[in-house]
Amino acid sequence: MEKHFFLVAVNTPFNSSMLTYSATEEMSSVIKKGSLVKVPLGKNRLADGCVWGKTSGDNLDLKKIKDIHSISEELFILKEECDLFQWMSSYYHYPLGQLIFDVLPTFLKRPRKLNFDQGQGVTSPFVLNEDQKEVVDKIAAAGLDKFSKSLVHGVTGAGKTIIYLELIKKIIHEKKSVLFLLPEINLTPQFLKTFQTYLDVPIYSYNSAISNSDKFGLWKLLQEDSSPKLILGVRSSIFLPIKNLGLVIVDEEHDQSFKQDDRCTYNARDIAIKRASLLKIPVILGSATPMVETYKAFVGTTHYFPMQKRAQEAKLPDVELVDMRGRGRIESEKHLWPYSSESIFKIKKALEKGEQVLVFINRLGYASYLQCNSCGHQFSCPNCSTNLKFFKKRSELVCQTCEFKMPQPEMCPECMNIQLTPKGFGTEKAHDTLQGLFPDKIIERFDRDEIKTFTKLEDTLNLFHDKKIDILVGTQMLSKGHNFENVNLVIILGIDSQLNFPDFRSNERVYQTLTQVSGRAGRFGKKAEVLVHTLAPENKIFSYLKNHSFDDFYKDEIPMREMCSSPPMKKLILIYFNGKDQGQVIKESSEQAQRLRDTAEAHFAKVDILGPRPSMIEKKVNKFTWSLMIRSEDVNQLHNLVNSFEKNYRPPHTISLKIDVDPYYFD
DNA sequence: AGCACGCCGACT
DNA sequence: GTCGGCGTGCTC
Repeated sequence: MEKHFFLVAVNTPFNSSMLTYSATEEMSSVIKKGSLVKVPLGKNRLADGCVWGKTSGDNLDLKKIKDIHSISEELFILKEECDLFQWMSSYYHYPLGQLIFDVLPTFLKRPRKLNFDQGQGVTSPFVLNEDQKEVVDKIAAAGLDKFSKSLVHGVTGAGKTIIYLELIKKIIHEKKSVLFLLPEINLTPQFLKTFQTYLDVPIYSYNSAISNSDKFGLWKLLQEDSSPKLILGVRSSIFLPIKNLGLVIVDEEHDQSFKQDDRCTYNARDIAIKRASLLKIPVILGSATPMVETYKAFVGTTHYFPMQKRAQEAKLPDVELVDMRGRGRIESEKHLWPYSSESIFKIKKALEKGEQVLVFINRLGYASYLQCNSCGHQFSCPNCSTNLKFFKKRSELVCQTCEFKMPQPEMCPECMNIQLTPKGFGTEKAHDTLQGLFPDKIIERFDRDEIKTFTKLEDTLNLFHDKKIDILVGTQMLSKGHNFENVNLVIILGIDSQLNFPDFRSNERVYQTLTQVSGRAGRFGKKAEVLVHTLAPENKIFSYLKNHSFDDFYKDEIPMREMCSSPPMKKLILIYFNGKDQGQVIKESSEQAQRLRDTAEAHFAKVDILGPRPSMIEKKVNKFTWSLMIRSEDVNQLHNLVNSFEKNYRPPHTISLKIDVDPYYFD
């Protein structure tokens, strides 16, 4: 009987995951591109695969070709998703088959009934102000039924949500669905509340709190049901097979959570743009602090929408710097550390007025590490090249990179000295100091260490909104998108360590963090203040914040990026070499660097290769990482060089490779 | 990445 | 004698 041959993207890393399988006439008639199948791989093992197309049997060793084992009737990949995955696979240099099965929910026999929130369709009481109206009108006028990409660059509190709401309503009116991406699950409740009140369609949330059964159920439902709905989801929801999708919104587009840092290193914002262009629909990015890359791509176009004023008379907060140099030596202030007499005074005043206060530090724990007073010994992790973080309440030293922890030591193991000094500070210390100064106030922590569940997050936020908490001390978690009505004072501590971070994005990150954190204050009309503690008050970065300059940061930063050949002027790809044997990792990365340089010199003259260099944390869980940076203003040359590298290089078994396209961190 | 095969050391 | 350590090589 005649056989037909198919290319199948198999869930396996070798041979770019593309393998050839055969099928009988009968099975061939039901197989098409996008069919999900099981295929035999090696000795008695079945692997998942996705049929990618027909192929002739020529040039094949027919004895080796096996039959497709079975075809799934549950799910399949739609044409549009096939195109998207194909593009992703080549852009991110990640095997297609693995990509597909990383993204797909696991199959289930009998998914549970799906949960969703039905929109109430309350008439919106909001009246758009001039700025908001202009954005909505211009985006709508450009045509909502074709591809367009827009950036809403609006200061914190400019009312981006109302703009989103209006545009979503227009799309739903056309009987189409909307995908709303937010950077993390924590922001789901507040958007859900708004959308559920004012929209009249079902709203489906998609995030890590959703069970696998619901993910699978939603996937199936979306493939079958084209009625208008809103999907409110995190990064991975960009892959949901939403029928009749009419609009994608990416809120807080600058947020690094949109970048996946393991497996396929995609950025959901870029995938959103690609997907919108394939589907010929609009995509809207929003942020108060766009990524420099995004800003550069949009500024000066007709799809750049700056909003420099807060809505409803609210003013941006006054920013004051507290010069912390030499504070540790002032006897009368020692007990206030890491605060200052200024900040404590302001906190006291705010509390007396019945207002609440936010304290922001981007570090967990009580101290960054413990050090022996006598011999200088630092307690470090036996498995990683890191110091152990000190958690006082738990009386533990903990590694932030691996699982290692140990009880708080009594004495120095080197010299038996019993005086061990905590160095640096985190949220726990900031909380303790404040509690000591204001013993009758309710002060809570808001960080990954304290807020471990979604329920705890909602409880704490509700307590704060009900004024049952006076002060919240927290990390990034505090800065992302929340609205606090009664907060007119924000204290920022420990920002200096981020200023000194050794990569081209450090200024950008600090600018974003400061702006976002400050943006939590005074959103409801009252005069608000932000106090930034720093050892480098002369740093220019603070002036953008003080002057509320809307885009001066970008105007200064872009020439800087140009000078050091960084993105957005040049594109980057990092290649990581990871293995147990440090010498072998160094040797392998050096050899490949040389090979890449030779190839670049011969064929890709516009590409530079930098490195190898050790990772910031060179040893993690007893494995060493070194990396190469590949850089070019010519995207094609950059990718072609990496393609040729992949084609001609199999790393030894003891070394694993990772390719990071458009990296966010240089890890 | 799995998974099998295969070649060496330490055990009932 | 064999159990199991992990180095090596293959998977359509």
